[in-house]
This record gives sequence, C-alpha cells and structure tokens, in this order.
Amino acid sequence: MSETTTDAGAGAPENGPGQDFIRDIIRADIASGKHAAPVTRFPPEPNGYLHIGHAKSICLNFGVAEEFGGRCHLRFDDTNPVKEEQEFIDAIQRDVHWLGFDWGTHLHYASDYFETLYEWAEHLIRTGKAYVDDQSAEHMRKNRGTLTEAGKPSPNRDRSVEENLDLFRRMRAGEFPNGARVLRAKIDMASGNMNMRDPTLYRILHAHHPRTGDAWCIYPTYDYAHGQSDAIEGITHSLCTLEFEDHRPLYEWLIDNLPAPSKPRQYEFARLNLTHTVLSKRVLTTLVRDGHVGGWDDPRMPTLAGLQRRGVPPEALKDFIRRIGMARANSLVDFGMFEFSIRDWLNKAALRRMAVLRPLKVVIENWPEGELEELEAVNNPEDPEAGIRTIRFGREIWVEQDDFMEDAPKKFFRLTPGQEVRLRYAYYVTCTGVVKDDDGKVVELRCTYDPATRGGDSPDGRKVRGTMHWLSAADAMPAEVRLYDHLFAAPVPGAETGDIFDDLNPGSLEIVEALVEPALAEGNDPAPVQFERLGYYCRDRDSTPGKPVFNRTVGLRDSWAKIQKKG
RNA sequence: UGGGGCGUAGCCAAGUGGUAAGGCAGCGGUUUUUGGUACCGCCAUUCCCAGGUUCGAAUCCUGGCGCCCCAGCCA
Repeated sequence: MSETTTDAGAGAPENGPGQDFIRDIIRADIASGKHAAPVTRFPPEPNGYLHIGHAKSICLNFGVAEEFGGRCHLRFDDTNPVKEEQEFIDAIQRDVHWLGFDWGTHLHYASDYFETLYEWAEHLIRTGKAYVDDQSAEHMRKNRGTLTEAGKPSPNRDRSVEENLDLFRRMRAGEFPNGARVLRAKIDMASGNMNMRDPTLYRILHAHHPRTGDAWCIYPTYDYAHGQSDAIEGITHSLCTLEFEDHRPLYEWLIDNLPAPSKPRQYEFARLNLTHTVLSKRVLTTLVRDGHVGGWDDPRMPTLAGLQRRGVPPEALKDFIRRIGMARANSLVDFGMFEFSIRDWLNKAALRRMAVLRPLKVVIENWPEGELEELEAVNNPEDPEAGIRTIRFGREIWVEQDDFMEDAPKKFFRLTPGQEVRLRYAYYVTCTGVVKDDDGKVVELRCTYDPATRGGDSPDGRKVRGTMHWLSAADAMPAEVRLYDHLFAAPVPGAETGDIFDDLNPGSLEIVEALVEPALAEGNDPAPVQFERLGYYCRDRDSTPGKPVFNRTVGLRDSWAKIQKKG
C-alpha cells in the first residue's frame, strides 16, 4: 500500500520559489562547493513517542537529504538513561518508517560515542578548558548569576589539570554518588548567554542505560554529546528548533576546542504549534502514565502512532508539513489546515462505502415483500480504477435519522413527507407516511419508489435536490463507530487553573451502534474508507470478527451545517 | 543598555531596492447520483509603528512598540 505514489498535491512546492531558508542555505553550500551533498540527522531522545511536531523535523531532515542527494541519519540522543526506554526506541523507528523515510545503514546512538566523548573530555581537561566542580546543584545555580548579573566563578575553577583528571577518572570509576560532582567547560561566567557560563558536560548518574547497561555511571549532557555526535557522523547541517539557538555558540565552542573530525553547522527553525492540540511531551507522557488515554497510540493522541490508528495517511501528514512551510517565526497553525490535507488525500484514495450511523427504518410500500435487487455502486468517483461493487435494494431499508424531518425548512432537500429524493444508486422515493411510537417519536417511514428510476436516474429528466445514503435491512451489519472530536489534549479556551488536566478539554468521544455494508464487517483491512456523506473512517484493531469497530478519521466539509446556522 | 530571535491578510507563508506569490479559512458562482469533490471569481493601495535615504522601500538607515527563548547535573 505504500507503493501508492500519486502524491497528493505533488508538483510545485507549496511555499516559496526557494521553498525555505534552510534549502536556500543548502543550495548555496552545494553551489559554493562547501558540501557535495547534505548529511542531516533526525535526533530524537527515546523518552516518548513521536508526535506531529516531530513530523516537521523528520520531513525536513529526511526531505532535504532526499532532495539534494544526501543522506539522513536516525540518531537516538540517549544521554539520559533515567528517562529512556527500549520501547520508545522501537516505536520511533516504526513511526519514521510509517512516514515513509529510511535511514539505511545509518542508525546511530549517541551512546555509541560514549568512549570517544569521554576521551575528548579528558582532552578538554588537559588543555585547561574543563574542570571538575564539587559544588552542589543549588550552589551552582546560585553562582550562575541571573539574566542581568554575571555569575561567580566556582571555587574549583582553577584546579590543576592533574587533580581534574584524577577526579574525573574517579567519577567514571563510580567513586562518587549522584550529584556529587560534575565536569564543566571553562568558558565565561559573565557571558550574557547563560549557556556559556561554564556549562555542565558530564554528570554522575548511577542508572541502567537501555543500551550500555551499567557500563557507565557518568553521562554526557545534551550540549556536550550532540554537536560531537554530529561531527563524528559527518553531519553537514544540524537542524533543530529555535529554543536551541542560544546553544549554538556553545555548540561551536566545543567543536572548535576538540579534535572533531568535521565541522557541522547548526541551523534553527520554528517548532510546530497546532490549535486544539498539545504537543508537550510532558503532558502526553502524563496522559499515558495516568491512564487518561488508552496508550501512546490512542486515536485521540497527537502522536504518529495515534494518527496512524486514527486513519491519517502518512502522505497527508507529509503534505500538511509541506504546506505549512519552514520559517523562523513562531506560529500557531490552524488545525483546519491539517484536516484539509487529510481530506485532500483521502478523497482521492479512500473507497466509498455505505453506512448509517443512526438508523431509521424505511418501508418501500410498493416494493414486493421479500424481494431483493442487485444494483451497481462505484467505489470511488475520483478514481475510475477503483471499480464498482454490487449492493442490494429491498422493501426494508435503513436511512440516517438526520435525513428525515417531518416539518422541514425550505432548503431541506432530504426526506420529508411528499418530497421526492434519490437513494443513491437505487431509486427515487417519496415519503408517504410516518409511524410514531407512543411518545410521538418517529420510528419508521413509509415510502413509495418509482420503478422507472432504477440506478438513480429518471427517464423523464426530472431532478431531485437530495441524494441520500442507505442500507438494505437484509444486508446491513452492525458496527461500532467511534466519533472523536479533536485530539485529546485540546486546551480549554481561557482556562488556566494551574492543573494541566483542568485546562484540557478531553474532547468528545461518542460511541454509536451503527450499520455498515456487509463487506465492511469482514476482514481486517485498516485502510480508511469514506462512509458516503458521513466522512472518513478506518477500522480499528479493537474489531472482532463480525463486529467491526471504526474510528472517524475526519468529517466531510458540511455546508448543510452552515445553511442551518444562517437560518 | 543581560543575551538571542521574530513581527507580511482571520491562520500559515513567499518576497532580500523596481511597484505585495501561493495555500488554509471566508464569500459569490458553475458542474455534480455525496449539501462531498472539481472548476471559476472575490478576498493586503500595503508589509508592527514613526521618521529618514532613494526617481523608487516590505526590503536600506535611525528610533520606538510588541511577542518568543535562555538562569537543568532535561533534551
């Protein structure tokens, strides 16, 4: 299925002639001969699942490598064993593949470089550029100064090379408890850039690492490990988000003061923010940990695993990323843009099927009892190759409750007493009567059909305004349909209680007992389908034989809702 | 006068001295056996503000204003 290559919206790039500033930089670097081709990397920390925000980085890094004939590495930034797990390492690889990208032989881990990193740290000590600090974390914080005041040098700042080396080796040997000492770079305690005030390079962490096990009890920090890993791998363009901008001087200082085999450059872009969607790993982790959702791949989660289960095609996500562009300005993208990309792709790709969410029985009074007729229905009007299927029509059928109104307004084109409508692919029918229960609730409709309109066309050329979906009662199969609103972590407008869960709208999850075409009750094909006039749905893995479960991926644009609003 | 970054339509976003691309949303229309899709049209005399340079400024200069990031032994 991943061989479907009719990229939605493929062709002209969505934004800009140059597309974006990063591609401009790479183009210039190639033109000047600085690099033959870009080497990039996607460097997640394996402490959670990937979400839509990561998709932006993935598409940028892998996309740019593809476009300019370079390569992109997948590198796990596994420098903090207390937060990292093998489950996340596996999930991240699955999700990047799901998006359609491949790192080939370049699967790397920062932990692969622990030994080199350690040797380079000793090099820094020997050249007088790093020292072991015994101050407590609190003491270090106090001495770091503030945003407007310079920091004070640590009392340990001028230790001898010999003493530093000895202490650092004993740190590695496990002689000290967590937090007892750190290795710091000796840069500038008065720098306006807080990252340059003697940043920590190594900390003591007696923790089990998912890959190196108990081999180490000191671990490099992000700042120390990241740039060096880039240099070791020959990364040319190290692309990250804006909040790391202040780290760039440190990134460069380290590479300049170490025997690094190459000199990568860091460039920053704005991270993705989406309306109605929280992309904070802290919040998402809490949602999972405390059981507010079924797991990282709960269909309400903005994770790639959740989107996948929700039926979002990877191509739609990539199309969305392409459309929003890449810039340095902070932005908040309207969720509607994402929905557009999903619909745009699904409209071309998804097969059409009939389903009725809230069934209302209709009896065709002039149709012979017990007789069924076969009719042809197209599988996808956007794609003739998708072919046709056979459906059956009979005396008793189901229609959508919303498609009937006893006292209908002028612009209501669906079923109402006396108004002729088309049952798609079947016949024109006219409502002749209504059956109600004791409470006055409509429980059944009586209609007559016009035998001359078989297939849905009238020989005399008369038109109907409404075309409805339906299911023959003889064939309809039960199904559970889950109607999700937005993603789970939707901030409540204006709320700010301090408790993240009070400030989050859990989103609506409505479960309805629906009816679907018989073919949908069989098999386990997760490919999204369009329930005619109802939106896009995909089969969930919770389905059991004979009782499919569907998640709503996204609804259709609904102009009837607009008409109603206007009155 | 701490450092760094960013301000182009309701939302994204091109444009880097030659007279404001494109997309989403919205509005109007055509087609339509999905109130879907597709298609057509409309939608910034102006680019945060104020001065200045220039024949010409969103682009250059000066001064303001606004927003974001940084004081983890997280990444």
